[in-house]
Amino acid sequence: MSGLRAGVSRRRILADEVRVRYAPSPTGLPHIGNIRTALFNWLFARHHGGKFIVRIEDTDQERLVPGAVDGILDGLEWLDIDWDEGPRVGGDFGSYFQSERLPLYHAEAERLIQQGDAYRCYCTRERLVEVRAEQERNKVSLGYDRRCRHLTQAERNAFEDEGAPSVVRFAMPETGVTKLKDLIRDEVEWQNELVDDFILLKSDGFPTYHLAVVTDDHLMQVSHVLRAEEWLSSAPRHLQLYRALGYTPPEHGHLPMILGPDRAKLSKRHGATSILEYREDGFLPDALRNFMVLLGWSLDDKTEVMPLETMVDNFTLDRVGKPAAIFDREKLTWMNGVYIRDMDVESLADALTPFLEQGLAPELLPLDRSYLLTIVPLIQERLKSLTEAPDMIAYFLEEQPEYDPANLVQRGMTTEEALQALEKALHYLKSAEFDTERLEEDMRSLGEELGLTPRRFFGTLRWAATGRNVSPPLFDTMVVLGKERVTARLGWALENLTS
RNA sequence: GCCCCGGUCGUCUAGCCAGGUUAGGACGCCACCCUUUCAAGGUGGAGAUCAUGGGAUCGAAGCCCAUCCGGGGUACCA
Repeated sequence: MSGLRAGVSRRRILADEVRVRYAPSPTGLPHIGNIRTALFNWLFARHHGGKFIVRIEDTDQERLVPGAVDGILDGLEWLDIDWDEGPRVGGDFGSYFQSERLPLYHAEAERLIQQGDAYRCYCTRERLVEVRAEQERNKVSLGYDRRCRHLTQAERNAFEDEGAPSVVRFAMPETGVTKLKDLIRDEVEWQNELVDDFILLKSDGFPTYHLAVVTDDHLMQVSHVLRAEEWLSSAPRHLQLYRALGYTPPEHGHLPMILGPDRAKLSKRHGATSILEYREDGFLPDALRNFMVLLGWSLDDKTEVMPLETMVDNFTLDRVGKPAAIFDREKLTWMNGVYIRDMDVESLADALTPFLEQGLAPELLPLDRSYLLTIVPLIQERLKSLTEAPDMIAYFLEEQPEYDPANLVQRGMTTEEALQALEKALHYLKSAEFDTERLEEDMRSLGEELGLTPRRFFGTLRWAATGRNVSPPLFDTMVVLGKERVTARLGWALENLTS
């Protein structure tokens, strides 16, 4: 396990190099809030020309979810958030899985015990539950009562002799205050006496987050810790650990949280849990990324849609806000539409293809790429999500769309008029040149001859040609469908309306 | 309960640090224009006594204090 000798063999790095990390726990798939933290770290690193590291915090053996690591990494890759060190790419400070760094944590814990900054605790879970219940009854602040901190050597030996399981706890200073100059929240301070003796090493030999994060951030030479606000109350513990270990702590910045519509911490209940679900729901990575960056950061007083380079060039912590944000899916949807409209036809067709192959009836496949390329421009500005495409283009592919012929008779129109309209239009179309301008000009005059408003005349023809009441502009649609399909469908309409 | 953070239109936010015009933009909503439907686009509108109360100041969304509300933490979870 030579990879663990990071403390000895690590490469020297520039003293002022920015090194930030995203340290997800593989207990599930990352949601928007999680990934937003990754995005901010990534932007910070790229803005300062530093390194972005991914480290897997798999110290909770009970909550590990199989496949979560891949889900996390795939999500980052989908969003084009690349990392300089971490799983799949390696790096000089590995392993990037905490479960493979256990000896490192044990060494630190042992050192702290020797120094008197930590101690073994033999309290059973039952006793901890009792202590807690007692504290709640007396309405005093909650936390471990430090019983084992004051054990005599004889008592310790007794526990050890009987093989009692133990954990290692940190001995918090019982007086004084711990201050943090937070990069986003400025000065924050805590009374040490109110922070309890938290656990460093669990009885299964795995470290808690606190020990692992401090050890690794130091060893990996992390310069800035940018994490969600939910970690703010752990900061005094980490700061005290750095102090006891004799390490200079990195800068800290606690990012605003992202809440669900009910203002509560984002969880499985709030719709799309995993970032990958947004991909399945037809969102573009660029749109999602742009939307996320706006949750807690702003470029100026008006710019919202912006390219990645602009984000990188301008991302600074002084423009990150403090208040938590509520995730508004409607605005994401709008932004997705903006990005869809901005794509070139080829790229959009590419992006759409998997959704079409999945959403279209099997008999309509395979797709004819060149035909698809003529359809895409017609639906592009109508699309807000890629998932809407199959339904929007099905009638371009169907032999004969199914619909109730009664629809051919528009409001305020008689059946006779509808028949007339179809007949005349069919007659004309059979010998017409399929050109949008031409068709429109001729059909308008034809409508006038029939004494029908464009709304009614074209409405009838739209039903006949597409089997829908809404479609892209009629003549563009007809041109793409082609004379053969259009005339055949008008013929079908005529027959079915008659009978 | 205790500790910490936060509070500008329904939502995301600019402005706050270095007080000084009608508190700006975006989503959503409404209306109108364009118009062959749906979108897109354009124009306009409603929507914020800047959480509340007090204070210092000629002057406060900005500074100070208190209160209220919201969130987070308070695990052998991260």
